[in-house]
Amino acid sequence: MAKLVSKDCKLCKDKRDCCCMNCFEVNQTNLFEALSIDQIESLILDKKQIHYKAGETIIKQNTSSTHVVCIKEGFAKVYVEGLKNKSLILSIITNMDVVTGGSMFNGNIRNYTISALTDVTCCLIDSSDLVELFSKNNDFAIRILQHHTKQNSLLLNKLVNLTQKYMPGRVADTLLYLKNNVFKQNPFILPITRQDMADLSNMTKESFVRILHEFKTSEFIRTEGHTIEILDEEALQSISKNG
Amino acid sequence: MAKLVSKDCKLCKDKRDCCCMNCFEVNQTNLFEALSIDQIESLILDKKQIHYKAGETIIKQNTSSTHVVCIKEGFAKVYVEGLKNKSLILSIITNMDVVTGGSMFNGNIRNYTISALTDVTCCLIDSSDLVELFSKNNDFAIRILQHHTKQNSLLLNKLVNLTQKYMPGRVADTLLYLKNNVFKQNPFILPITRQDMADLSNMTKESFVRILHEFKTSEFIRTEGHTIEILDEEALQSISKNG
DNA sequence: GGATAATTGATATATATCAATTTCTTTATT
DNA sequence: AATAAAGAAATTGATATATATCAATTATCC
Repeated sequence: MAKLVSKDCKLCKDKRDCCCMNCFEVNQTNLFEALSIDQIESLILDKKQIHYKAGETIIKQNTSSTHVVCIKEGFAKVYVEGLKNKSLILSIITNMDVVTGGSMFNGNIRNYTISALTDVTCCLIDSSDLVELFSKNNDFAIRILQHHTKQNSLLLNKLVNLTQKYMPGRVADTLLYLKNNVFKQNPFILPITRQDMADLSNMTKESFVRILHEFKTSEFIRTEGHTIEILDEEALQSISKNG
Repeated sequence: MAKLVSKDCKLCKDKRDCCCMNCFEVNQTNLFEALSIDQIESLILDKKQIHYKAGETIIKQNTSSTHVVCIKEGFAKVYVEGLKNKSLILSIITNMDVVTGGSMFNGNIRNYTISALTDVTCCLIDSSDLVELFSKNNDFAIRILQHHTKQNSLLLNKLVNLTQKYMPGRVADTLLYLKNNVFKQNPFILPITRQDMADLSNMTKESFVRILHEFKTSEFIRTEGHTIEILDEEALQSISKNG
């Protein structure tokens, strides 16, 4: 099984003009861990890294595309362009996060948009290459299925959280998500706007700001511009569970 | 490729005490279409059909189970037991609908409950058998992945509909879903309560009833007890799209 | 210095909650 | 089998509340 660390790769790190096997650092999903070195090499043969500037669209909803996106550097948001010009942000991705098309095996029409929040470097892998490996390596196929079922669970969870919690619970969820799942450090600096945070929480930016203010006066959090520090995680957890 | 029609099977149809290969009628999902006759036989070897009475729980949320449920007869609801005793119904299943665990390849803890709305006859297939076939038959593996990605798209759609539409739009969605996806006939007789319909639409039963009443006076629908007839599908479609 | 984002306030509205009544379904009883 | 009794489900009304909308002000960033 491949175990590679991208730090060791000068080409990718310094020049940023290729996508070599070292891109597939061992990460949360372990999606590529089941691949042999040869298979990883075949996957990334001739692949180029792509650079996006902050604000650029990487994948556009309702568009046909066969690419699996693997973020190498920077932050991007995955969101649904819903009704009445409202956006619903599903996740903030970074590092070695992989987004396999929600419809990778179903006509390839994407049902979400991915856009860069900061400058982003990422690999675009053609999903037909994945399907080929999928046939050859059963462990890898199971990894992909696991990845999808995990995605499914997250969606189900989001469905309940967004439909059955009051605003304070949803804001607490968003704050905890950002701290524990995206930035993984405590005072964290947001590359996203209040509007984005509201879109993560399914509410208007005004409502989001008001609740953020309450959390501040209750000393659950401390904010300074785009920096947020969570002071009382217990309290937020409890508000999240509320009702 | 197997193409079997369950009507032809006396054992299953009359005695209802086995689960033979004919159970896997060609259906919407075509999940089993990629299997050879031999493979289907191996899958259902020694399997028994199970009978549930209306109200019984088939699969319980937060419980470990390795079964894939395949409904042979009757109606069941798939729902999440959410916060504050609220339920969110994800789908009404019937016929040859197959529910592969949202976590089939991820620890097997179910994140939804399935319970019988009417008396239900169904097959429970052990997912380890599926995984084995999964390795042997790549087409089948792809079918399963397609099934999952389709599930994913449906969830995403539900997420947007439930969070970004007003109540009339959600009620219209529920009515159209019942007519076109579940019962597939126009005056249809509901095996579910108003509470269930409300749980499908993410609102209280009182709110649901009020909007149903409005639709009735607008002559979009006609209701008589548990029978509902959709008179103006165009109108409902338009309300569904609203905003 | 002009645009964009963030905040605050006042108000409107969608939706839930609570309570009461009516209808329907199930169970029990003679 | 018929009917009464009990329970559950459906409906309707009055009210409370969560949340959005609109408008104005202040802060922040190229």
